[in-house]
Amino acid sequence: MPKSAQKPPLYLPPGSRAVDDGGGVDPQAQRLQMADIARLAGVSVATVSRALNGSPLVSRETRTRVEELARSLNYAINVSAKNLRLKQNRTIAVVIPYDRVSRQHISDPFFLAMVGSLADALTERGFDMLLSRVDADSLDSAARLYNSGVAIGIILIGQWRHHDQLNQLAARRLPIVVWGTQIPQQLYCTVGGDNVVGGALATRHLLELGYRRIVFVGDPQLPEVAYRHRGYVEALAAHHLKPDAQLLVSVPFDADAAREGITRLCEQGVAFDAVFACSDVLASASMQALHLCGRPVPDDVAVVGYDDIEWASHSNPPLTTVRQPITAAGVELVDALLRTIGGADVPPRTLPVELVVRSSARPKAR
Amino acid sequence: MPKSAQKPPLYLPPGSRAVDDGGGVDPQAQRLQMADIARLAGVSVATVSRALNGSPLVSRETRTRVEELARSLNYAINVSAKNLRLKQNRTIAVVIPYDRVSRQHISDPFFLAMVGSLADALTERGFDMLLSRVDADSLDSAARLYNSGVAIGIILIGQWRHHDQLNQLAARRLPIVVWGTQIPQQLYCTVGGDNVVGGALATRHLLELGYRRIVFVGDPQLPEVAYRHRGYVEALAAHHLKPDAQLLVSVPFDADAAREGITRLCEQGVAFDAVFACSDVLASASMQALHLCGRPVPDDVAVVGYDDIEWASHSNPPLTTVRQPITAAGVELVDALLRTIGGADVPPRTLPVELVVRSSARPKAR
DNA sequence: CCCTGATATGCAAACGATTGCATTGCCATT
DNA sequence: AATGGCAATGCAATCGTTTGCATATCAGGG
Repeated sequence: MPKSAQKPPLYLPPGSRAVDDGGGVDPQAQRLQMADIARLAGVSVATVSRALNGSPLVSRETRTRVEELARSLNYAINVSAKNLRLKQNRTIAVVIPYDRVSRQHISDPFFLAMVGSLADALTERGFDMLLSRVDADSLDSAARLYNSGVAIGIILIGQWRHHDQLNQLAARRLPIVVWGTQIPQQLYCTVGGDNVVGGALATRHLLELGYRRIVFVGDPQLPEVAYRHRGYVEALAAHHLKPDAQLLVSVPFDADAAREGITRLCEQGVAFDAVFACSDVLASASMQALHLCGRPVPDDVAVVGYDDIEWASHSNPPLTTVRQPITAAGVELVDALLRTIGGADVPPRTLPVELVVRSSARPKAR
Repeated sequence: MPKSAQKPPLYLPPGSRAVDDGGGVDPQAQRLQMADIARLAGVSVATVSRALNGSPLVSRETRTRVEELARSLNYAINVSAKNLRLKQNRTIAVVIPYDRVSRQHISDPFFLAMVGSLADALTERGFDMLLSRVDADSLDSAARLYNSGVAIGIILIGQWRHHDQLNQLAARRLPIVVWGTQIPQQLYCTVGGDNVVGGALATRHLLELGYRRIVFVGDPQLPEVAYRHRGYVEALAAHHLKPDAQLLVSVPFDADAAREGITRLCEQGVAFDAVFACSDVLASASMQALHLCGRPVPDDVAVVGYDDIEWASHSNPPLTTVRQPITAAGVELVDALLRTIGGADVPPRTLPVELVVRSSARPKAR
């Protein structure tokens, strides 16, 4: 039985003990500790501690002796003790909210790519990464990770409709950085792609190829999508076009929903010649639906996606899409968080995006 | 500058301090601790501890008073102290080796999906998940995570050619479970899909559709691929066919390599009518290459992949593939690890795979 | 009224590291 | 010879919990 009947755990859940759990096992009677090294080296633990931490207070020979010993015995320091003593720690929590409404969850390739990128950036800097999935409706359970000292800060991927909750967390001085878009009056730091430019790039590209009736696939309720839509509108305006409400397929980040949306559009006989989807997953689903509706991509309909996940280049046809700077994002998020932890007031950061032209959108046939 | 010049850190790397690091900050002067609750509740810390841990030694009223207080003050226990005292901990490390040779790394969609599945399985059981990327050539740096008490066990995704290293780790009594295949004389526990059956399923499917010259894409040096290849050979044998060395495209898990391999095959004029690729990424790359060579899928060449990553169903044409039980895998891996930690000698486990028929392989045209 | 047993609570010792403040040699200076 | 300074080391307190053992309180039985 799932442990949802419990009241929300403030302190560590003592139970949720599955089968034969094992979470509390004392695995090998005793692991090597500093005292052992000290005894063998014939010095005090204080000296061992200093030696291993590179304090200038120990003589060269003592240091090397201790280091040799530690290495040969495969000694590893007890991190709990160290952290307790130093009130310090090198763990960063990466939190991915599971949003029941918008449906995009941890298995979304873009998010997972982001996780990979963050893992790299954190490893690079010598931090550990705690990956955690939380219910988007109770985001402050993420705060537990910080309050209990497990992590020194939180990187949250997926802003969704949770701006207010995030603001509350930030107001409580939780060190947090969010992948998402900048929203007026936000108290937390965001790092995100330039969604307006992204939306405009995609749309302009389609316009320049000669398309005029461009479907927008995505849910403008979500801040990021809203900005992409703004870019879409602006690009249209630059070509003296107005957005047509019929061409808005408002669906969450969910492939099935997109398929249905596109299919319905076809069935209703709405006239369109191109699709701009707010994620590559949506684009992919759209292409499939179009295919089934007898409107081949790119010969009949042009499609542009968003994200440039790895799949985009492997798809058939290879997907023209707006590349989100995933690698840079990982680095920037980590940087921003470390600065936040350091007490700085870090301004939101918008990263450049670029259009990757492949072959899902060709010049429009006459 | 990267911190690679350092000698391998046995104890926690004291430095690698990037810009303004922040790893050692004492963020809010004092966080709430048990003593505070105790003072406010007018009891001793011992009583608070017992109350919060559900000991029967505290009276009902004291317990509720303490719980109320803790909740309203948003108290969260200090995990380092708890872990130190209890020599316990609820963190599991998930390690993804980065293999320079076979090239499949953390951004491989299959691995990331696995990470997602593990995150779910661990969260479900109340464990924390530490995600770590390590250089496959020095796997025992993974042991640090255990030896230092950061994690109570390790789940490793990606067996590769590292059987010996893994055996060594296991010999040192490191609690570890590996996603991969069972190898004779292994000391560690593996959980994996049934690769022989998977390879056979794919191949038999193609044979039954009428294809006879089936290309095998993958590197049989890798244990998992080796078994898939065995299944391939067995299925051929059942149809009284022998594997043709010309039809073996031996490439690591790398899309570019697969593209080149397939392209070369076409250029050399080797006759073939179907492709069995050892991952969906390889299948996707193969389809692309075939497309460029003027051999459309599925009309001219049939393709079957492996893994059934989300992309497979969105591809064009949707990919027929062998589904790895990713969700079950997460659960099984966690289960196996917890039992291993509990001291049990857990036997390797092979999970069933199934063929998912989509449309990248149709009955062969006469 | 004293003793027993049960029930709740508190005291204080761990857990394994770090570090301020001695302490110990030893050499150079007065 | 006494003193001061420096380098290297050790002592012991500390971090925030948990828990064995003592203690306090109270009811009931003799």
